[in-house]
Amino acid sequence: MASPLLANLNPEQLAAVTLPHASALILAGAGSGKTRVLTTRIAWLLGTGQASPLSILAVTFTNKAAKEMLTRVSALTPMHTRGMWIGTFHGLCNRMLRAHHRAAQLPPAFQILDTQDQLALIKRVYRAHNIDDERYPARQLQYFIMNAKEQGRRPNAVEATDEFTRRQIEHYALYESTCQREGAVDFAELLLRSYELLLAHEGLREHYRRRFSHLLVDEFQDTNLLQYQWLRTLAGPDTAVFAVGDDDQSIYAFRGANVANMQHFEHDFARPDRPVHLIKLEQNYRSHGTILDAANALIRNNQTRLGKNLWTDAGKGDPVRAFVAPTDHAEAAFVVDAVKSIADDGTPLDEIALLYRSNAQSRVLEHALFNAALPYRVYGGMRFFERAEIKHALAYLRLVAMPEDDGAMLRVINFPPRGIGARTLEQLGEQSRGQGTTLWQVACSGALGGKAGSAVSAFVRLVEAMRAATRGLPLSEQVAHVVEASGLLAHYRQEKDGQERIENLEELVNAAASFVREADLAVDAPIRLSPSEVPADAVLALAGAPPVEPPPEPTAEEGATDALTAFLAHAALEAGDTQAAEGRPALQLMTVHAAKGLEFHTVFVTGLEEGLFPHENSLNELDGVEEERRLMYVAITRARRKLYLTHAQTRMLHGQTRYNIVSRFLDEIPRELVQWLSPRSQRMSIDVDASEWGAVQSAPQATPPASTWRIGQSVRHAKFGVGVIIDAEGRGGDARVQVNFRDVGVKWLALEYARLERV
DNA sequence: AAATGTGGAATTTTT
DNA sequence: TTCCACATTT
Repeated sequence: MASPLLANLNPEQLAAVTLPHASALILAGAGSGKTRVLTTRIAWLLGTGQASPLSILAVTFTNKAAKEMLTRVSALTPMHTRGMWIGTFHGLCNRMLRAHHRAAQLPPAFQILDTQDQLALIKRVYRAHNIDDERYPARQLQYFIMNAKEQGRRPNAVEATDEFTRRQIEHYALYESTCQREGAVDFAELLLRSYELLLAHEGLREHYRRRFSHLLVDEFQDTNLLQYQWLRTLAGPDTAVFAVGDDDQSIYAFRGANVANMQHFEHDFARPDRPVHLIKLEQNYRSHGTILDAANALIRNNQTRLGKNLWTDAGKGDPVRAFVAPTDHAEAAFVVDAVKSIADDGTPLDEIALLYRSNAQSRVLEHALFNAALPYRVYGGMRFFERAEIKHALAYLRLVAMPEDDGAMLRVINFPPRGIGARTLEQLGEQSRGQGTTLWQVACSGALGGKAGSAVSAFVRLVEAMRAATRGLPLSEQVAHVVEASGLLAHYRQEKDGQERIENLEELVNAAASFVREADLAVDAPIRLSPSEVPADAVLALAGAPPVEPPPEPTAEEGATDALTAFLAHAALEAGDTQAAEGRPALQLMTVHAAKGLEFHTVFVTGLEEGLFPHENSLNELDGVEEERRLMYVAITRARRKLYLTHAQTRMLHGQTRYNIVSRFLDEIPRELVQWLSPRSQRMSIDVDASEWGAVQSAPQATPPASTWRIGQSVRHAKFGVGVIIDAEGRGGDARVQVNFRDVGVKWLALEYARLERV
């Protein structure tokens, strides 16, 4: 069968795309065309009539990946992609919870808390219950709660091994009841609530199991335990789960990703007579051979792998270039020079990436680029929907949609300032605690007298006026109205640095307009369940949960609030770009993590130093170095044509000069693949003014410079291994140097006896 | 309510 | 060193 859809697929890709109806694990190496396989599989299922758009659920981790998938599927099939469930785990769970909010015991306009909002809510809980932030840091509780939820555990299911944990569990429970009262749902809760919904409601579960005959999962190695269980629950006996992932690119263990899911998949998703298919995609279409050889050689040092070797028929290409600089500034200068000449040869700047392990490293690079007048773009930092002025505007919108939202109330009740101070807030808080109601209800009751009371009443009237004025308006006009009527615009107009914030608020109005234009606002048709299908005793693990009712048809009233509610969810789920993309092409600066999934003509991996990459903190973590090595693997495999690896012998970190030896990862790349660009002498010692760096001599003045030891020199000791000289004292026969060894730490050594060898 | 000071921490991060 | 959160001052 000559199908253009399947043309140009290699045998493994073709096999994956056309697998029969059973679950499959596709081990897809970097650059092996995994997105193509995933999207072609969907198009093939649709095209052959094995699936309808309604029966497909495809899940990714990022909105970007989801959008890309939707775009590519749409291009591959004439069928309508509307109604298809393609999205992030959080996005799909949100969709499910909105459709069944009553069964999930949530208000129709439930609010999604982002990380900031969650921390603020925890601090609010702390204040309300006089919990000591010193002893139980809010951040730590936030981490604890996330962790528990990602294990699928409610407070009553977390084991209290010690007093501290017992208290944290208490705080977790308080947090949860506050969320429930205010109709707030954090990121992990979206997953957990959706999971519990499926577990508790057999009717719903069966409905979705019958509906989705195909589940497709991208970046499967990044799934956490809860996501895995969610998938398992959604997958019925006849569901085919198509999971694509690469264990060598698992770099998110620190945030709960569980590579073991890949190992368990084969067992957990097998069905009687239908074992799980395993396919490896190892042909790489991205990089030249030498780059792949380097990546393969590096990753071979990891013990725990499923095993995979990338290859290409693209030819060897350039060697990997390596450079050792005496300082971080010299490293940056080298990068700038190299970038200039590569750009002069015709490579567009946005095809060149500067990667680093930690964000702090961008400073020095940026400085050098700025002085060289090279345009660049740094990824990371504040995202659009995280900005304070945007959060303020959203808080007003949240109050319009759902006034029970205490978080939103506290955020803007006195912003812009309207004379409601700490004292008044204290009173409001006390009353709401006493009555077990929300701040809004207290504010409405008029229980506060005097000047404070009238200011509060004025605020209530303001919000109610907003609600009345925006009713029935198109979303962007609602936003525009709120931004103006709240006094935010007026406030920022008076502020001297307010111009940018005003522009952002105007951008928010645009964002609302394009959201309405682009977003698929189609409400999922309500699922009709006869009451008998919903077990009356199905109760989520929530205290005081009301009895469950079948999901009702959305009423006209609910439909009217939909656009705003959907936009608020969108704002929480998709934080937006770090900054608006500039017109002209610019160098791309980002962490290695941020580079995952991207590719560039030329890649610089900077800061290849022990302690930085691999990061020192990872050395104490279980499998920490292996994860760092996978990170390096990701960095290398981003490059199509040119790969530069650089190292600085000294680097300013936390205001102190640090002396580092070259990263083990550089050593793990076979020598014959590497072309050294730094002069030999520079690799031998620090090529700077001796007086500044405190040179010491182990022998009389007459000896040649070869016997001069300098701070920063990398050395090898017969017993202690490799290290770097970080201090020195004495002269001649008394000379001693302090060496920071990679494996055994810092030691003072007498030069006369130590028999140090230059590296 | 804004302005200024102080102490502590400083991988990686999407939703 | 630099950034942030939080506390104190004005």
